[in-house]
Amino acid sequence: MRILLADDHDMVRETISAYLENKGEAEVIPATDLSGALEKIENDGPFDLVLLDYQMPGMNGLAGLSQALSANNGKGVAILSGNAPAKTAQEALSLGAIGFIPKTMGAQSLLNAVRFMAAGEIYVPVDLMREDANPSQHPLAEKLSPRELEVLSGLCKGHSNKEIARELDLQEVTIKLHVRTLCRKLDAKNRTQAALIAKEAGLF
Amino acid sequence: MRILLADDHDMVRETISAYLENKGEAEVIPATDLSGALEKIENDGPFDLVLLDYQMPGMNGLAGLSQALSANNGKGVAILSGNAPAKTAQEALSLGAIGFIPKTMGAQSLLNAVRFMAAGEIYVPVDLMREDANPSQHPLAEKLSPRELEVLSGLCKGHSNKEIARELDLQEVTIKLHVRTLCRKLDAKNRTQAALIAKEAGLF
DNA sequence: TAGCCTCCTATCCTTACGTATAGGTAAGCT
DNA sequence: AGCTTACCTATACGTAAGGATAGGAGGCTA
Repeated sequence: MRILLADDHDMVRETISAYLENKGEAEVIPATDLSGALEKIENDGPFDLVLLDYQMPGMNGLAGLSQALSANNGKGVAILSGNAPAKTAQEALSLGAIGFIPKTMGAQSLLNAVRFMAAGEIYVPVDLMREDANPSQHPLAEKLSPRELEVLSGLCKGHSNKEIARELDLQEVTIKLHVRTLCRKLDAKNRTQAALIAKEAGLF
Repeated sequence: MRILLADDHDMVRETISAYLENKGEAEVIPATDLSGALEKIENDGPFDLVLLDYQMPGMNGLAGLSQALSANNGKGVAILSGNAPAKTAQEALSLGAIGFIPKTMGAQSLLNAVRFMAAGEIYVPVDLMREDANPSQHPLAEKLSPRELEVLSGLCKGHSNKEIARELDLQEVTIKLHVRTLCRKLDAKNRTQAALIAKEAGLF
């Protein structure tokens, strides 16, 4: 079983590596960032499993996942994440990831998950999928309508009204309206503050 | 050598644990948060070394460090940190920590540091102390001029150009110029993205 | 001294944002 | 039926933001 493990924290990477090699009889190839990982995938052929840290230089959200997937023949790539937002797991899977592993998971569970994924099975912790069922997890989110949340999401990506309008297939004026009500509800003076407040609160 | 390792990420804690026990002939007692750690210190007597994750439930910045220090007879407590801001290391030491370990450090180096600290010696990576000399601790901040940082600070509060101009006693046009160069340097499309990127990077 | 960099200012112009006002649809409640 | 709420659209206007270009003052340095 050949595994590529990419994480910028040497300590984390090396100890997980050692653990997998001892207990999992796996060969672990290390990488410290996305470009390093892509390079190793190119040179050392496809791996049984590629584990990518979610917050790592070059990852750029889930953009790095797509790159790794195409490099590894479109399969066998999973995301490792520290603070595991359920929605991201969902997105990772829909992009083609074979798994999503929060670091809050135990080492033994990681081992099982790795065996699972290396065998081609998709693995995600159950509680992450459960959270996804009721998306009204956040106190701030409850004050906002679904549409407003969509618009807020755009704001948090720094998109313009026009861009958000295109994404949601609405008119620009409509977006302006939503932005205005958002600013009122979030007690923000403008879109930038609204975005910062939403980020601060942990939405998105 | 008895070590208490407190980290809320099971995976990280367990694999580091395993590593230290295998290679370091240490006995590692785990804890998942600060209160758990304090409890174990109370019950299982003082440890040769206590390792506390910096971002962990209950830590509350370095407040948790002080608590752990007083529980462990005022010594033998070190901080483990993911993204290691040099300034924090400095503060931790002045509070009485026996070490500051960034997770970007290799596993073997951790082992050495642990032996060092368990023997009562203070350990901090050299590069962290060097950085402390020049207060431009942040990688992103180095690319920006002092003025640009001031403007960026205003951006991160959601202020308008006019407001920032008043705060810094400059003309509004000048702020626009700085905002534009900031967007270029931060690779942002507009002020909102610039603010988000700065926040994300931990500036402000 | 000439050249470079940072910082500041200035005009001019286009686009984006924010606000107001007004009206329409659909769903759900009383 | 009347009411509320969420949602979408429209017109219009003033302001903010973003971009281009040009130039000056001061500091640093080859």
